[in-house]
This record gives sequence, structure tokens and C-alpha cells, in this order.
Amino acid sequence: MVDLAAGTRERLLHAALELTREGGYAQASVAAIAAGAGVSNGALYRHWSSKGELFAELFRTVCSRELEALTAAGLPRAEATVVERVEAVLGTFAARALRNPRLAWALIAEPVDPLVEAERLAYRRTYRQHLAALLRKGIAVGELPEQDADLTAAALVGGVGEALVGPTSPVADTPPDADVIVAALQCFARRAVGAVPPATAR
Amino acid sequence: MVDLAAGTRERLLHAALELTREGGYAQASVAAIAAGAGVSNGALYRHWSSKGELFAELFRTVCSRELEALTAAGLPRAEATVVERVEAVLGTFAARALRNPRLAWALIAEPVDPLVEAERLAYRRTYRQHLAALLRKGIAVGELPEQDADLTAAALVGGVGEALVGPTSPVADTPPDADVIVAALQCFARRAVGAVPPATAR
DNA sequence: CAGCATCGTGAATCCCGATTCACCTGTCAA
DNA sequence: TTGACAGGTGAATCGGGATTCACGATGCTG
Repeated sequence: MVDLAAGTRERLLHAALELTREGGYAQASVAAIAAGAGVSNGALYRHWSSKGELFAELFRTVCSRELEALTAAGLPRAEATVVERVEAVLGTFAARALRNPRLAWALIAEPVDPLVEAERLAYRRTYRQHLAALLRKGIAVGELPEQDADLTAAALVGGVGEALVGPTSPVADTPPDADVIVAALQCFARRAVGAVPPATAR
Repeated sequence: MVDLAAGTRERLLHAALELTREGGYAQASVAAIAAGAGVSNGALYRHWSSKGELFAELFRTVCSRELEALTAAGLPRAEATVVERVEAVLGTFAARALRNPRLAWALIAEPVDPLVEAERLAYRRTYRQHLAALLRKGIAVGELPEQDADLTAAALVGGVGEALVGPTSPVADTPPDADVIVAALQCFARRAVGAVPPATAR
């Protein structure tokens, strides 16, 4: 289960991630993490000065990986419109979250340390800015109507988060059809950004 | 005497609310609440079996008052369209939250007891359902396009919350112009629900 | 091989706010 | 008058997880 070859540091991070994936931040006590890594409590403090520091690092890692995926999804492809790119970004976000509900919940909404909360907020801000930049481009190109891009971005991030986590937050084992949800969210987003339909689709 | 008891009870609730309004749930320790009400720690336990129970009641009270205001705002007025009613509801929500940022944060996003979290979720659900019902009406009337009303409602609640609380969460003393924000949010909402423009704006 | 540094151990300790409880007080009904 | 009870006191206690630390190991260097 645990890669014994990996260094203690890595094993601790891995155990922490695993526990979070399964039961959220709350489940991940120092004792549980240490046990999961096959070391003693004290070992953790050889590598981080507090539990919070460990999780701050973990969040940073996971979030940046996440952001990478989103950025890739939003890349300007062949003849993709801005709206399509926005949809791709949000769709990727949603799909990934739905695949790992607990983890998503921990990243998005679970109560955490102030130290960790700071990471979370930073990530959210980055994500918003990313989206806002995309929106501004769309506005400049005339593909989107004039609007407060930052506010729209914030509302989209929050909206997608809520729609995903709302049903997830407790222990929703309702395995809702991910594809359907993603599609509905994209549809919502398309309207929300004010995509002017090419005079055809409704 | 009953009146004396009610007095203390009210004073405790009031102190708890005041503390939350100022510094959020975290600030509101049992000791602080008791001190605020001018009684001892123990007194609290004559009226609630735990701190969580007190706050559950407090949340319930505050939230139901809030919901009342929203419901009133969303009432079918003279010749109001459904979209106008949705705007009124969201606008009221936003305006009230902006007037009391800390409290709004506590109600929407701050980490709290499981007991209190349950109240919060219940309230959110009610709010979503309220909105969803309104949306369904709009769809039925043909004022809004076909859509997953529940998802749209969830995304709107989350979006408005994020847009309001995102900047608020830390200690943002940025006194943003409330009217502007509210207007922008309403604009966002109008697009998001897919209000068919009266063939004029674009 | 001594000297030194890093890493690991895990039981003991610390922290800190919620909660308890033995003891008052005032009120009211019998 | 009395005694039962609702309400109040506040210092002591509890709980539970984070954190410490005295004591090895292991390994590298001169």
C-alpha cells in the first residue's frame, strides 16, 4: 500500500493525501497520517514545523496540478471560440471534482486550518483570474457582452463549486451522472457569460 | 421567574449574535458569550445542552428572518416578470449580506460545528428550492429557456455567495460600492437564467 | 574509531475551549 | 414556615488532538 522505497517525507504526504481523499481533512489527524506512512508521530515534525505546514504544502501541490489541467484545457485550440474555452475549463474542473468528490470538498469547502485556508484562497484567486482573463478576451473580441469580468468569474467559480459540492458536502453517495451534470453546468456557464448565440442555436 | 429566565436566554442569544457579527463564529467562545450577557459560563447550560445547540437555534432564527425577507422580495408583484422577481430575491440577498459582511460570512462560509453546519445546509437548501421554484415558473411561462432549474438555482446561490464572500472572507475592509455590486450580480443572474431579452438589448 | 548530524521513536505533555457540578439564591405553593 | 425547584456561580475537570523531547539508531567524515 505504501511505497516503502519512497522517502519518509513523500510517504507522509502521500498518506495525508490518501486520508483526505477518503475522509476529508477532518479524518487526517497527525496520528493517522503517521500510521499511514508507517512512521511515528514525531517523524512528521522532522519535515514540517506543524501539521498546518504539511497541509499547506499538500494543497499547494494538488492545486497547482489542478490548475495545470485547467490551463491546458483552456488553451487556445485550433479555431476554438473563447466561449468554448471557458466551457472546457469549467467542464474539466467539474469532471475532475466529480471524480474525486471528497478531495474536491476538502479543496473547496471543508473547514481547515488558517494556514491551509490561505492556500485555498490563493488558489481560488488564481483560478478566478484565469477565468477573468479569458472572459476579458472574449469581451475584447466582441464574443461576449460588456460586463464585470472579475465578478462573472467569481460567480462562475462559486456557482460551479456550489453545484458540485452542495450535493457532495455530507456523504452524498448519489452517483449522479457526471456527464449530465457537466453538460448542464456548461450550459449554465454559456448563458451566464452572455455568449451571443451565432444566431442559430437557442 | 420565567421572565428572568427569558431575559438571560435572550441576552445570551443576543451576545452570541453580537460576537458573531463582529468576529465570526470563532470569536464566540462560551466564555465570551457568557461575559457578553453578564452571566457565568454555567448559565448557558441551563438553557442549552451545548454551545452547538445555542448556535443552531441562533442560525435558525437569523436564517428564517433572512428567508422571510427574501420571500417577501420575491413576491409576485403587480406586473413583475419572473426574471424581475429573481433579481429582487438575489438583490435583496446580496444587499443584506453586504450590509453585514461578517455575519454573512459566518452564515455562508465560516467553519462551524456540525450541528450548526446542519442548520446552514438546511437553509441553503430551502433557499435553492425557493429559487428553483421561481425558475420553474419562468420556464413554464416561457419566459425562461428549458434548463435544470435545481442546478441553475444552486449555481446562482453559490455564485452570489462567492462573489460576496470571496472578497469578504478575510478582513476585507474594502467598502465596495454595494449598489454597483448588486447591480452587477443582478445582471449576471439575468444572463445566467437565460432571460430572453425583449428583442432590444444585446 | 571518535565526532557529528540527520532521522526516527512514542510516551508524556501541552493547549484550550467546552462542559460539569457542588453549592448558592430567590420565588412560590402548600 | 418550609421545601421544592428553577436559575445562577465559577473554579475544576475533561477531551482530544497537536506538539515536544530525551533517547536511540544509522551513516558519513576526518
